[in-house]
Amino acid sequence: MPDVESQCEGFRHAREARRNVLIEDYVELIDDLLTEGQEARQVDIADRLGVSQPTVAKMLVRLVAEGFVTRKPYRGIFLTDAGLALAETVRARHQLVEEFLLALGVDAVTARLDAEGMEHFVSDATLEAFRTALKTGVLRR
Amino acid sequence: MPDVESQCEGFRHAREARRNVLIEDYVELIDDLLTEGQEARQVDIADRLGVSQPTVAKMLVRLVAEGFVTRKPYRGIFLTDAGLALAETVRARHQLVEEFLLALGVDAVTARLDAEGMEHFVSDATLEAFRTALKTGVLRR
DNA sequence: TTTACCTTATAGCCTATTGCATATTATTTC
DNA sequence: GAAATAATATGCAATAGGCTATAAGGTAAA
Ligand SMILES: [Mn+2]
Ligand SMILES: [Mn+2]
Ligand SMILES: [Mn+2]
Ligand SMILES: [Mn+2]
Repeated sequence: MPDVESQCEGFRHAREARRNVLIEDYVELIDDLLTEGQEARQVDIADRLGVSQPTVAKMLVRLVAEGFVTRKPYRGIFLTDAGLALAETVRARHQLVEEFLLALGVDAVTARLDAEGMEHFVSDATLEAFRTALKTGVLRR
Repeated sequence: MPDVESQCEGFRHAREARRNVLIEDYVELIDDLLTEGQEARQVDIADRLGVSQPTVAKMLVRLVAEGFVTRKPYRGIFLTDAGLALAETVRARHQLVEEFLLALGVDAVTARLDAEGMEHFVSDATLEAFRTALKTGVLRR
């Protein structure tokens, strides 16, 4: 077993990351919806996430409070500069994680499912290792 | 963007996995403590997880309710057969994820931190892909 | 055996995430 | 412009996961 401090640090780190999971998923999704259809409404977000509309409404209050989105009443949700920046970072990370799994030989459905969860816990350093492995082609089979 | 059903399934899957994160970490940790020192007390668990003792007490109620642990008053926590089985599965998965990151060239500290979060979202299929990549040595640098 | 220490239990409070049911408000359509 | 439809807001409730402070119960040393 690792020493108490190291292990404790690991658990704290993971708990911290868990607090950002929803924010990251929402912001990425909103950006996708805006890019694809010019609008992101609560009902669409709810459908995509598989939660109820009131659940989305509540989370949007938090996203506004944290400065990631703005809202035009009955006109949908929009990203602030901070929101857009976060969306781009998060999407790039998500895509890289999924691509990496695919390159490893994981089937497409599993890669999609696993990436949706894993992405939030992959650090920049690990992401860089994924990128390198993809680039050098060592994973091709 | 993926179709609504697929994306929704991914988010649901990840939410489901999130509900097991704590259970998995607790059971793995309790097993480690029992193996190493013959006892797992609330205070030790709390120290290792970086949470308070009352927080552990509350979670233990849940772990007992879900059939993973039993308790001897003032004598610590013990694993049921189900708890032991879960612990073994979870530990093997955790170790494999961490080993895989290390083999990819990720530094030890980062590998430890990332693995603590990622492990809970890695499916058996992906785990098998990790195992294969490790075995065939394609990741060695 | 009595005190000191260790461990666990409890009470009370908080934030985060989710749900259901229903009301309200805006937009569209006829 | 009124009715139908779509979208959002709100109230109420539940579960999960944290915390601090304090009480209480066991163990073990003196
Ligand atoms: Mn994502
Ligand atoms: Mn995700
Ligand atoms: Mn673990
Ligand atoms: Mn973990």
